[in-house]
Order: sequence, then C-alpha cells, then structure tokens
Amino acid sequence: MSTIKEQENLRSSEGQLTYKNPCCHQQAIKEGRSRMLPPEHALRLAETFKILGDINRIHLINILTEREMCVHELSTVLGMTSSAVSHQLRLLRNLRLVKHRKEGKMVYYSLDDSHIFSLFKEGLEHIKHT
Amino acid sequence: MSTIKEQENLRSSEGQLTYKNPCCHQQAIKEGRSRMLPPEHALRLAETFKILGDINRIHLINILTEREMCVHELSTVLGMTSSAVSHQLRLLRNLRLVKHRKEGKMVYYSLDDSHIFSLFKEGLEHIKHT
DNA sequence: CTAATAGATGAACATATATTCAAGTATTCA
DNA sequence: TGAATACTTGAATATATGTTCATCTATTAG
Repeated sequence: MSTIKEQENLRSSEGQLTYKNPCCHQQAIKEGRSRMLPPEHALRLAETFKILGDINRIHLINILTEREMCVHELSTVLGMTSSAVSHQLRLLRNLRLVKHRKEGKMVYYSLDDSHIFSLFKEGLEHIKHT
Repeated sequence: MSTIKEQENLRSSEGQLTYKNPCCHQQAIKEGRSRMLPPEHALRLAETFKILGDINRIHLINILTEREMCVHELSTVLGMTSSAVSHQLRLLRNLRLVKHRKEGKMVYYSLDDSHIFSLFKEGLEHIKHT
C-alpha cells in the first residue's frame, strides 16, 4: 500500500491506472468509502439477519407466524428442551420480534413484527428460486 | 409430558382443555407439526440469512452491489487484511452470491445473485422502519 | 402448608465462526 | 532468473453462539 505511488498514479492518469501499478485504485477506494453503509446501519442489518440465521429460530418464527403457542408446545413441536426454547425466545424478545402474554402458568408467544415476517417470506422466495 | 393425560383431555373436551391440565395442547402440537417447514428448506433458509448476518459481509455485499472491486480495494475500504477479505469472499462464493474474474494479478469480485440483493434491500427497509 | 408444573435464567460446556499468521501459487517486472 | 505484488489457503487462536444442567420464581393442585 504505497500512498505515494497511488498519488503518482492519480496524477499521471486521473484514476485510469497503468499496467505497471494496476491495483491501488484510489478512485475505487474513495468511491467505495463514500457509498459504505453507516456503521450503525450495517450493524443493525447484520443483527437482523443473524437472528434469522439459525434453523431453530426459523422454525420458531415460522410456527409463530401461524398462531400463538406456549413454550411447552413449541418445545414439543421442535423437539427441543423448554430451556433451550426459552433461551431462543429471549433472543427474539430482545429484538422485539415476538410478544408474550401470560395465562396461568403458561406463557403464550406470538409474532410481533410484520417486517420480519416479510423478510422471512422474501427469504423463502429466495431459496425456492435457487 | 403425560400422553395419557393428553388423550384424556382430548377425549373429554375435543381440544379445548380444562383448567386443571391447561398445557399439553395436543391439537396445537399436531397443527404446529403439520405446518413445519421441511427440514432442508429451513436449513437453506437459515444458511441464507446466516451469510448476511455479519457486518463485514454486509459491507462487502453492499459495496459489490454498486460495482466490482478487487480484493485489495475491498480490504482497504473495509479496513481488513486481504486475507480476512479473501476468506469471507470464499464463503460468499461457496453460496454463489459473488462471481469473480481475474485480470492480471488481480481478482475482481462482483455480485452474482439478484435474489440476495432484494433480500438485502428488504432488510434495509426493515431497519429503517424500526 | 407441600408437591407439581411452566417457564426463566446463569454457568458450564461444546461447537461454530472470524481473524491472524505463515506459507503457498500466479503474475508481472527488472 | 529473482524480487515484488495480488491473492489464496490451512492451521492456530480467540470469540461468539447454542444447548444442557441446575436452580430459581410463579402458579396451581391437593
């Protein structure tokens, strides 16, 4: 990464680089930097996709798309311990993707984010076409 | 999880459970199971979201959305070593999300999946509205 | 009251993931 | 040829993540 060479390249050919020093495309780098997502946006975006990037959470979201369910039902359907389900539901709750209501001893969960649902559907469309 | 109790519950009230044994909603479990995504679909879906669930890959995809770039340019823009970028690009290549062409010593990468792009945009819309 | 059930949660553990480092290939230049 | 550059790759390391286990609260049954 020679800054001096980059500057020479720019001076000599206005961004069109010579064969001799073909990389160090300062123009491309400048352009890339100017078009980068703000860090906090990129982080939130990655966070959003990451929460969907687990097969058990996919199943949870898919089921809660259809109807509300209590933890025990979810754990039975998914074949997980209720503890594991509870941990995953906490992650979904933290991102406000699910809501819950208590009824006696049970806690019923349901989807609380239509945007996530549309993302989910878009993802389903994607895997159908590949 | 008492199967016998569940059966009694079903027999006595056709899915509407009594207060005494309020969980073990066999009907809900049956319904949940019948609506579950096929395992291989759920897996592909999780895989697809997982690849988008990293801030550096988000930046990579976002940049390659705009224009092709060589590894050195990408590493400079993202502030990563070219080795780290190369490893991440391999992951994207494995899922056929990016394509590459060689030009002299350099390898230019660009996006190779419009579906991923629309997923990406949908994700961007999502974080804007939360 | 005690026992049982539903669920939540912290700690421990196992696995997955991302980066670094060192070594490798391919290409260009002198 | 040998040096330099662009990139790739496998191994090692550090961190993140998901599950299990033990324990906890809340609620209901007896």
